[in-house]
Amino acid sequence: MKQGSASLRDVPTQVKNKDLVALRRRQIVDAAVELFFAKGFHKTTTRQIARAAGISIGSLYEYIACKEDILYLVCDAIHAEIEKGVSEALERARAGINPLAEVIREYFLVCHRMSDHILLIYQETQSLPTRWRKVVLENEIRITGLFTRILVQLMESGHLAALDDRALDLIAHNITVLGHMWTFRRWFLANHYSIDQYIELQTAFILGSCKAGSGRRS
Amino acid sequence: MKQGSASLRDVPTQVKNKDLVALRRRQIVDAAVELFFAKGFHKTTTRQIARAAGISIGSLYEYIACKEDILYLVCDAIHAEIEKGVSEALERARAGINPLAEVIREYFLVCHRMSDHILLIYQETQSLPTRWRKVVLENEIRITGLFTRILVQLMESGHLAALDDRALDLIAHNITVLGHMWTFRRWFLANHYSIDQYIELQTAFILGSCKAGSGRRS
DNA sequence: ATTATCTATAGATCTATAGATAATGC
DNA sequence: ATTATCTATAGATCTATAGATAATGC
Repeated sequence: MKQGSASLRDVPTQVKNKDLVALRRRQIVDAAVELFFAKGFHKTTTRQIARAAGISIGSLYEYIACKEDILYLVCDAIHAEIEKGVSEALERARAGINPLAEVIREYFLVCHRMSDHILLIYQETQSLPTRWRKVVLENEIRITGLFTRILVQLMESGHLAALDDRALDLIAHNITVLGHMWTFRRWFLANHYSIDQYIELQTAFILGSCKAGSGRRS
Repeated sequence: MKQGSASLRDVPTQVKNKDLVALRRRQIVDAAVELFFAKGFHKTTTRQIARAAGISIGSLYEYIACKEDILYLVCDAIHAEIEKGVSEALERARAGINPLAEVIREYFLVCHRMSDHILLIYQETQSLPTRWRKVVLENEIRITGLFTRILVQLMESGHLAALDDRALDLIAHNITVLGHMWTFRRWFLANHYSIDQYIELQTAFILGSCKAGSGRRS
């Protein structure tokens, strides 16, 4: 997945040993994620991150060039984790009797599990420099693309009504966002629905709309 | 709508003249909104806000107690504007032949028009102190409640399939969020759909799901 | 007298780096 | 010799307020 050689997508570092860079950056990301959950990016200081990661502030800056680089590393790690979760979920779901319902269930459970992470992406993507933001938004598209692909397969195998490309792609985005909705409206939804109820109702909502006689145009 | 007397919901001020407070705060909010769009809350300084509002930094602090108060004033003003827009939209839509489709169209156009504002709420609500955040989230619920009420009316008048309370309330949230989606995925959606196409496809999606045979339980 | 406004700045940060030190491998 | 790490701090903020000044109304 990741490129071995340095590229535009790579965060600069002064340290030569690649394994060490990977190790320290994991420490940095793990520390930063928790702090960002608790206080947000702007109210977390680089010193706090260094301390929580178990390295000095001087060392921290050997592994990144600026504070925003840490946010990018965090967002990228979160997206990698989400993509992994979604890929596995889709793999499992494919086998079921009602594959689309299974896809939705598995994906929504990933969202439930990674609630804080998804929320962080929504809140802090704006704080990234343009260059990093572009990469993060590409990650977002790639994850939605996983759903598009599944929907195409289901359509071809007759599990799904025939829809044109645009309608199908928008449904992929809707599924993605209705999963996210559980995270960014959780302060309300979790008081009124269990995650199972939420999944059941949203599955009915999405399946209903896919079977309905709309979105079909040549 | 707003209470005349001071309350827990009011931002503290040193200035006695209420009309003057309203006037200056409008200047402050108008200035801050534009700066927040451009740079976000944290990267905007109180001095920049004061300058853009045409008052001194000293005067600014006569009308608020801390920087977060400005963010709250901004969020509250945005919600008031959205609520006004949505209320008017619903009023117009009620008359149409397919009222739910009209409601969706009118609401999505409000989201289109207030794209930056909605995005700001999504990104910066987290930066509010707990007390203000609660008020802002209540505002969000109240706006979704407008849709719930319309849906109940449409159900009673037979324009909509019979749904239980939970299913209906969730559909109101879905409509709300699918409108917001146009703002927070705009970097992708606007490259692939016009707002009219988006409305058409999402309307089909939502109507399809409401007519489908799910969500009905006693 | 009271109210509103301003200038000037205290006080408290925080990011990023310079330069010193320790550890590793030839 | 090279690589990685640390301490100490330069330099640049930024929020919020104190205290002075101008404007208003009795």
